[in-house]
Amino acid sequence: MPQLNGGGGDDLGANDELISFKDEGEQEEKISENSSAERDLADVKSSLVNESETNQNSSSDSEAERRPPPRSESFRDKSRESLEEAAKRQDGGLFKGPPYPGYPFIMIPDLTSPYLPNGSLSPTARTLHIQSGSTHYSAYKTIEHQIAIQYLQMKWPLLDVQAGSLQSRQALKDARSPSPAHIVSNKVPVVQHPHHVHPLTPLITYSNEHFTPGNPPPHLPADVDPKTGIPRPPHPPDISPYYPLSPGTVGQIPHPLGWLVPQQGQPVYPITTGGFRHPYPTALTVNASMSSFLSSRFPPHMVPPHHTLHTTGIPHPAIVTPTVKQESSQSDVASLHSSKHQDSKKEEEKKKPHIKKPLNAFMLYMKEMRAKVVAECTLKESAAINQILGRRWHALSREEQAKYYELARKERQLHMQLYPGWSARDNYVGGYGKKKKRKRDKQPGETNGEKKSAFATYKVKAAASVHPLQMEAY
DNA sequence: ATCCCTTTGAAGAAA
DNA sequence: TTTCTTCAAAGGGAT
Repeated sequence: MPQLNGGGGDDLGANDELISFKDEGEQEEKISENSSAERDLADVKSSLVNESETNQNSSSDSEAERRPPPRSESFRDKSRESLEEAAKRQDGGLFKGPPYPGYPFIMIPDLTSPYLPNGSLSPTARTLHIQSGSTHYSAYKTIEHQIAIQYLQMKWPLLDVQAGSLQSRQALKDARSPSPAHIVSNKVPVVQHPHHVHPLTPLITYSNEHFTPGNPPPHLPADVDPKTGIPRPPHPPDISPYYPLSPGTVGQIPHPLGWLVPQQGQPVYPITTGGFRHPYPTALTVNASMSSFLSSRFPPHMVPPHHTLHTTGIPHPAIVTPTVKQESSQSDVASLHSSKHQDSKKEEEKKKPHIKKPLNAFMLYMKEMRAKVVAECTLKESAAINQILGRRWHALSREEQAKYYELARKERQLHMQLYPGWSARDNYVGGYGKKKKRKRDKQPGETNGEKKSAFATYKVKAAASVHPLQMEAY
């Protein structure tokens, strides 16, 4: 298991996700809140290396009782738990908001998602039914719909939010998109951003790097991405650019569509080549028939070449197709220089495009928070940044983590819809067992000397690069 | 130019 | 069923 296996042994595999929800993070948060910067600095120094040590004994008994079953069940229980907890905090009014206010729609799609295990309703959906019933769902849906519209109009004033122009509504209806935008699409079918932003863009984390709308919405705080130079909001140490509220306040003052906020403009599945990036295709594709919907979303090898791009000309972000540009230029210059190289290139072009894995919860979190962490410390090395992010991840509240788990789950569902035949194994270079590159051959829970040394280096760097006053954030 | 490092989580293969 | 491996993102550093 990827998790640090400092202990536990028997429940390691079963609780990989559980660890994220252990009380350790909360405790650490409390500790960090009350400790001095120097203490935090020292703590970080040690904890960066020995984080797993604190994981083992920190779980309370009650926590242990709630330990979810292995694997996929773990999150469900956690989600259910979060829902239940949220429900307890809420009155019995008609409308009960989602457990994580900043992520208001996450439960709805499950009600219709066909990609749940065993074809049954997801636990979260079941929970929603149990707790509120269909009536509640309708009200919920309506309210969220209104919020979504208002938010979209506020967030993207240039958006063409119209009703009744969704030709593929019916088709999309069957697409069972888990996206909240899908809900919005019921009455706001056309959400076409002038910059080719897919209507479901909100579902994906966007990056200014990959997708740079001419100017960010004026209401967006301004800060400057050190790398792209693109304005980026200045944030307090613990306030996410996407989630205006600090984690501690998330459960109190929800962002209407917090999870819909484009996350620094970076798609979850960025395309490293070509000028266009396509956000995750979803059922919200508008102004397109289902056929074009499919052709625009499925890998080029599954559709005619000229259909590899959506009508917007934006390929799917999860597909890395360096051949797109070549294909486009093939008719002119390249054709004049026919050669064996061309043939070989064509063969390469015909190769199956590289469909990237859907991002997991932590990856989504990293994409969102990396820039902030980088901005807060002088450290630039990703390895060290990731250590900090990993620590922050553990420090997140359950609700916060659940938000990312849910988002990741939706990403996987969407990925499954888009690439039914895709397997993670497809991306294995040389197949399983044949390492693409020498990776860690450490035993679980321990590091080899070389790695440990490097790790220590990062540890020191990370600790030294973080301003003492910012240590609380870590 | 390529790989390594580092994080967590998901998926798949091997044991 | 459990354990192990790979990949996903990111980018500075090492080779």
